Amino acid sequence: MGIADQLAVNPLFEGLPSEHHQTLARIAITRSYQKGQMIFAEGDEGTGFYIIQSGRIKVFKISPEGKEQIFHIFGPGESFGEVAVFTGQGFPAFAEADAQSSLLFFPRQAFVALIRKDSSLALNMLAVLSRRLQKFSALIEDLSLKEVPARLAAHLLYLCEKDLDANKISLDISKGQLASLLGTIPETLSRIMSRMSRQGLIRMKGSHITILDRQGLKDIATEGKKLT
Amino acid sequence: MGIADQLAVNPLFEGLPSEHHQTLARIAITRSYQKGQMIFAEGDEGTGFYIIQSGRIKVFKISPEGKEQIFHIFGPGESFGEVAVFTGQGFPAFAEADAQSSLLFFPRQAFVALIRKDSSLALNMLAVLSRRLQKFSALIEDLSLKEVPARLAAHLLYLCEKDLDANKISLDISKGQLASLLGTIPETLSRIMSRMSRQGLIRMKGSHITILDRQGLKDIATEGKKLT
DNA sequence: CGCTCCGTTGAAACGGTTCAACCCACGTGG
DNA sequence: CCACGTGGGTTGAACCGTTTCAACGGAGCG
Repeated sequence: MGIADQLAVNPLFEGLPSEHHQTLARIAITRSYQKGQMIFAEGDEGTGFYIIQSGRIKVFKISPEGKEQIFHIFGPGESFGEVAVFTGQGFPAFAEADAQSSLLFFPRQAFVALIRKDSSLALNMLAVLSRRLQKFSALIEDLSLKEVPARLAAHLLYLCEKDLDANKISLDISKGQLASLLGTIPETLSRIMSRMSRQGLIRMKGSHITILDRQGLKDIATEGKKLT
Repeated sequence: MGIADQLAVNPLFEGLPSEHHQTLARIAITRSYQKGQMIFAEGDEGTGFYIIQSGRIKVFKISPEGKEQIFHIFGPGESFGEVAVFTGQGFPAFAEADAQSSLLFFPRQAFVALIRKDSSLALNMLAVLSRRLQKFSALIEDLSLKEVPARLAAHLLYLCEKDLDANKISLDISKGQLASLLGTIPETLSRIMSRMSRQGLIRMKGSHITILDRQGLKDIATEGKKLT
């Protein structure tokens, strides 16, 4: 499948005339990264943004003491780094390949020129950024208003919806990473998960989790019930 | 000053040809709100967005137990509610007048039509949303990575920069609201502020705060130093 | 005056982190 | 083939920052 065809099914570019996909494919640059390799650092100049062809990218911040908060883990078809393109300031966070990854890089200048010409592209971009903003709102809400069990419950339900559901989840990230994504540490996560198992809400076998009591998890996610 | 003139100096619309300002002024609807009056609720359909002419608007979420987290307090010239316009989903949070306020309302349909015609407007909008996204990143970072003293120190320094600086700040919101903005409660805020005074970092008289030791605050904001 | 609202202060309770020990699966090299 | 080291995950105990609950003080106002 050519690059233009990939772009045609991306939320950012869907609905655009196909000659645009050609143009976009022309300005895109393919880049490969090893697991653990950094893509950009906080403060780096935002010279463009990325779309993921394959692999997985971790976007995160680091506190002075070295603690890391994962903002998001992006997979194939998703884009990141757009913000810096439009603010003209540096990247607001770090990005690192979480697995061997292949990315498409869109240089800022060329992309802005394109957007200037086609307002549908601009509207798509606005939609993507708006949705990201909503995600961030939810994350802020969770971090400040909810405690860890609620965040974990919500996340498990989310995973099982977006995945092929059926109450079976296979964690594709390490539990340490999941902890950071939830804004906590591995020890706490481990304790809470074992409490959830003990109460018959979930079953845990390695990185495979089965949801046994969906309603129970929902109650905890909304903090209507407490996890004893 | 006419509405079109106000729009011309707004970040969203600056740099646009002045006939656009006329058009925008025509589709805008003026609305007034009393202090405490709700502008929209979380989940309400996003039929348009707002720009503040005068007054102050509080955007926040509420947890099931009634705790509120303020996301942002907007003042004259700022806009809010744009996200729902582009996602097509409901508003992600509540908005309420924090003082007698006059707003300009831009209906969704008309505005999108305008954006479709003029890509500079789209680019301005992208810049505004991107900057908001950066703000959110910072808030997430603060909430998850830093403790309350650091958040407070950072906020004080921020206020004193954006205001007429000179180390003097007059809190234009109540301390209870400031607490919610920082993701904490009035009691905790009070204790931390009195500790800061005791250490000679700030002086406090009612809602007037003087920064005495800027460097000291910076050290605490970056968590390089602790507040004893 | 007495009411309410906001801010402050204290003591106790709680959720989460830290530190340390430990287990286990896995890969490596002797 | 087994000893060894390594890294992820788990568990326990002490610790710490924040919240909770309760009481109190002062400012503003009918």
